[in-house]
Amino acid sequence: MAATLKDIAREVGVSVTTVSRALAGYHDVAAGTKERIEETAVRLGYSPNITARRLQKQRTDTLGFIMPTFGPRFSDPFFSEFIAGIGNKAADHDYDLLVSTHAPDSEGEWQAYLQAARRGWVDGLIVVRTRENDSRIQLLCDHRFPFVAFGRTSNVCDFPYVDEDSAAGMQLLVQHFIDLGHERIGLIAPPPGLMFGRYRLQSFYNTMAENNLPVQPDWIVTGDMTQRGGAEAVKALLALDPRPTAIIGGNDLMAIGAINRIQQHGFKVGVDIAVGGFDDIPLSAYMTPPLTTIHQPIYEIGQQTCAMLIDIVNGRSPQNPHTLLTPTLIIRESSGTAIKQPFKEVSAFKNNPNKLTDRKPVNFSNNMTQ
Amino acid sequence: MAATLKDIAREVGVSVTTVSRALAGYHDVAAGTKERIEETAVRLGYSPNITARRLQKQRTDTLGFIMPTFGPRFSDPFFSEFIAGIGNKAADHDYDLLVSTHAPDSEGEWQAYLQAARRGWVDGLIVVRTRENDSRIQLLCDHRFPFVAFGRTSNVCDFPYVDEDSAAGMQLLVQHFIDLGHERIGLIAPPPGLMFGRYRLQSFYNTMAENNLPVQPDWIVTGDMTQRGGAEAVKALLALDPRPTAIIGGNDLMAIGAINRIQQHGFKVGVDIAVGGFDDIPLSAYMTPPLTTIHQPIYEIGQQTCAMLIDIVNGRSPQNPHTLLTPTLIIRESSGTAIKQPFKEVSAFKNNPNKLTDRKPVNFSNNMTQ
DNA sequence: GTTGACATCCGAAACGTTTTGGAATATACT
DNA sequence: AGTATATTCCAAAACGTTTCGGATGTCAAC
Repeated sequence: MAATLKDIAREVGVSVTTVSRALAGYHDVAAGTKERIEETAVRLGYSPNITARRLQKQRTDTLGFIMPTFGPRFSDPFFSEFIAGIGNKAADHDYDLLVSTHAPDSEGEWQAYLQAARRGWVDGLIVVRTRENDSRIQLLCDHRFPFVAFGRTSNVCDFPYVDEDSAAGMQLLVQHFIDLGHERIGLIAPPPGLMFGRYRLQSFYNTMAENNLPVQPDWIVTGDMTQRGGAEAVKALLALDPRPTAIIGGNDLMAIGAINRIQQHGFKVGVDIAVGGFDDIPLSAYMTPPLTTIHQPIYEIGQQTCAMLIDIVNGRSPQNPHTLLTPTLIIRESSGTAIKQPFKEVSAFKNNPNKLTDRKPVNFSNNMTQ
Repeated sequence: MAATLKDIAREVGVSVTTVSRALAGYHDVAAGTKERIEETAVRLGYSPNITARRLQKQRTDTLGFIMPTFGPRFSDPFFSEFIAGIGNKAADHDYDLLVSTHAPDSEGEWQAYLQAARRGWVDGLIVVRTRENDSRIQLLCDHRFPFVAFGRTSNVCDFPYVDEDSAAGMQLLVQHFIDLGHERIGLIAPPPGLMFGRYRLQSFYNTMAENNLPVQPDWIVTGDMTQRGGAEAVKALLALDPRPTAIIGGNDLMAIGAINRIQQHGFKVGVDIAVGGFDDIPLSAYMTPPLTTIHQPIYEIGQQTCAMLIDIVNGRSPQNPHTLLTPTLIIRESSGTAIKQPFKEVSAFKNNPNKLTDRKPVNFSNNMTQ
């Protein structure tokens, strides 16, 4: 149906080679012939067969993204923004984006990575929501398959990644609450196994310790990253006596769920109980009260991840294969104002972002690495 | 690097043809040879080169989805859920999903559709957010390229689609408010040009008219489908005198933005002003107050759209190429309770869902069709 | 001993492109 | 006239798969 090089060649009266080279812009074809070829090409509505080209060039010009979808009713604003980021960057460089959806840690997901690692499906892969001792990353490392991760992991192999400094973010948030006078701070932690959850949890402990504040085990509950999970998890926190005066959601979705439940219990968020989130999804600014949170530039992270991957599949080594982005604290009303004591002057440390960028990675104790 | 049929053939001592046929399960290869071939295949870690297979079979086994992304900070929960729906269904049928991101109505978007229509890139396309007189759909129709749309359009050509009966949804919502005693109802309409926005707007007018309620032009404002847009747009509504007693957001995101702004003005949503949304995104249940809205089963719509497309690219004609889904009203607290007059008994009409399913398409006046 | 049926295998073409390594012709320089 | 140099073109191979149309051999039936 569609016109091929052969069609043009027959029409113009030259060889397929010449047509190919004319269209590719080589300089060994006469101006006149080139013109006739080009004219015929548009007249016949020629467009190259990408599959044939791929077979010949032995590369797909396609990047893969295996999306971890949790359950059928899956709706996480993170993903639409992230896909927009990688998709646009990929398009800039004439790459296609192949998206595959699988439940995390499922058989199907594993098969998808296996297939990808055997080559020929995509040129490179983007991995998100890294897990502790991530078998996907191990597989790709073992096969030396090109990929870039959004997030680090505890695996030993060295690989390129873009990540947000979750520990620094959590420190900003916890310190913010402490500076406001809070001493009993609850945390709705991301599920164990998720790497960024580990950083956030550990940094929560660290920051409390740095401020000489004890942490009751009861103050830490786990949620499943959805607003529903946040609403469920916060119940245990509200039942405590004494109750935490501030609650941090492991992500914005859980914080929003928590706010909902807290308000249902008749408390005023930002007055009776302070709440903070993590991610700064666009909706967080439109909650009542607006949510204090840690900003993550998801779109840019998607772009950087994709750009790095494109470098790698083209054999260029990326300028910064271990990119760590410094998060910023967005203070809104949900964290309220100072309690029990006058509002303290923010410390010099908090006002110096470099201090935060340069901070060494949190050193996990061995029993946590298991 | 990766093993090919030729490698196996050389190893086993048979022809490429035999290897191919053995692996494909043909019955004209001896049991013994087949066994040796299979053993060698796994030993060499053979996996077929998809590109070569595609070239030979002249089909890509890939479906395309060109995602209309609005601006860099793009985050719409609709898309992650929709992609999960089509992605999972596609995977069930061994199809890949190629995702491309482009700003709606941009040059890049048009190029992407052009490229797709010329064949060879993907076997079929999924089109969302249909527009009035949609040039994308016209293009695909003209080229007889296989596609399924989520949403209808005003184009003359006949094409397969899945859509939600937005008009029925809006009627449910408006009637709900009217039954509660509201007479001045404001609407934050989706931007003109979006097809579902047109249905919703028209149905708003129709339902008001059916109830003999006048509509002031001031009561209709337009928003850009984001929470930000909703917050902006509602300002004009709040400045009105007399103010509308109920406000409907053209989608949940705008309704949430509106709620935020309304509360900032010191009004109590669900008491001073009733608010309704459209879509029932997961977050809507966790607003304060929870949002009354029209449920759209996005995930299922994605699945149905994809299933229909797979039928089509395989030459099967889908059982119901014009699927219209009946929406349901989810009543939550944001719409409040009856005002000014006792809560009326719900009419027989409202209680009979079939009545709604069977309702004829709204008849647009000609001057609107332009 | 011919015939036909069956089981098992394979050569070659095809899908549409790119690229290698010249070939043919014309032009310029000694 | 002979040699070098450009210019313009192309045949053929290659990428890895599937499939068409036999080819070969074996065995039973006539």
